[in-house]
Amino acid sequence: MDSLLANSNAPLSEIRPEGGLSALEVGIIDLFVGAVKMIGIPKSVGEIYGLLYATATPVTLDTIVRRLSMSKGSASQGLKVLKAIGAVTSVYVSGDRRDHFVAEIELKRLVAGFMREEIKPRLESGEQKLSRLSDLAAQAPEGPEGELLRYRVSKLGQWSTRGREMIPLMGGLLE
Amino acid sequence: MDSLLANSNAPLSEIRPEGGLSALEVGIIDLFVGAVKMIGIPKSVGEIYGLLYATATPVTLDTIVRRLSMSKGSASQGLKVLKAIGAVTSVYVSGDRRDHFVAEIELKRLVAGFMREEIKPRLESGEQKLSRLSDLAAQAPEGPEGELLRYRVSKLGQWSTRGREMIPLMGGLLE
DNA sequence: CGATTCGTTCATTTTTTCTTGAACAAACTG
DNA sequence: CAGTTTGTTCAAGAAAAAATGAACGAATCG
Repeated sequence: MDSLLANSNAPLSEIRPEGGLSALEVGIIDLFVGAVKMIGIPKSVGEIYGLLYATATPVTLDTIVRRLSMSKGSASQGLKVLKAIGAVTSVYVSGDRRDHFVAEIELKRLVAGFMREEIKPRLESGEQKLSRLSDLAAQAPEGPEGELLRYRVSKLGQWSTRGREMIPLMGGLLE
Repeated sequence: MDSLLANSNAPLSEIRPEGGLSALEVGIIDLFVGAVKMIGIPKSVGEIYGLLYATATPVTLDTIVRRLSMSKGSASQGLKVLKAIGAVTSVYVSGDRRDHFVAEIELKRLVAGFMREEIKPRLESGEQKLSRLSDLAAQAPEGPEGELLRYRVSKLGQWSTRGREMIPLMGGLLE
């Protein structure tokens, strides 16, 4: 992130004539980088979203590459993730065959997309594992240890249910 | 994890000299490993919690090391994290000066501890960054671009507020 | 006391994850 | 069409995160 800092009073050597970012842009991008790291998404994805969030006009892939000094591969990959979540949309710009991207800025949609793409699949895999555990627990031997295991596995089922119930409620709170 | 699989049909109450884990234990541990990875916590931490969750009696550090085939350093470090979150408690066992640990199994407390230790600090750091951004945005030049930036930075403030409001509500839902 | 056990710390190694860049295919262009 | 632009993929390299284990201090024991 430091490498992208562009400051109008900085020594000449630190000024980036091409694709330099203002302090405000850097700050916004930095905020999103922190946010995506928190939810286990690569920082390049946060950088891309941050740039789009801070830009008034639709942005092309090569602009992302240039302004963020990032490889074309990372930019393409990052956009793929963001598109899947629904955090960016591509818009048509007449007279230019390149894709142009804009940031989705409705929090509710961002959260919904993240839930659908990143959380739901893992939750489902966990539930599958859990159902296999229930079978194993049922076969566990008699006695206090077996009872404890059966009880705790059933408890896990409750947790899973609670978690599942919470997701739609969160959506409601973000209206 | 495969390497830990052992004698799946042995009675669970029987003491396992080699520290092998039953299929059920392995399954429970695997489930927690998946869960902690999802929230960005090292898998060794999930293994430890899973072992404690599946064990009826208080467990010592060296038992963790032996049964999970994990280094003493990792076990100590993992327990530190779990204690901070409040996911494990140490209990006194008479006639043994070693620490003994048990798993906290109330979901609400686990979530509260995780929020307090892992989420809250990052949220606060984000809010600090955001307040600095507000200043920068205020100084941004006149014109449509400046207006957009001001609007979007203020929007971020709304997101932050929403997020903050949701945390206590989640606690309520987990009663 | 010295010896021993227990648990922590932290420099190093290992593993995992992310980024890069070159090769490629698809879609345009003249 | 041949050449160009645009964007994707994926093997390999770079970076980040986690695990290890040796060194250490503190507590307990004989």
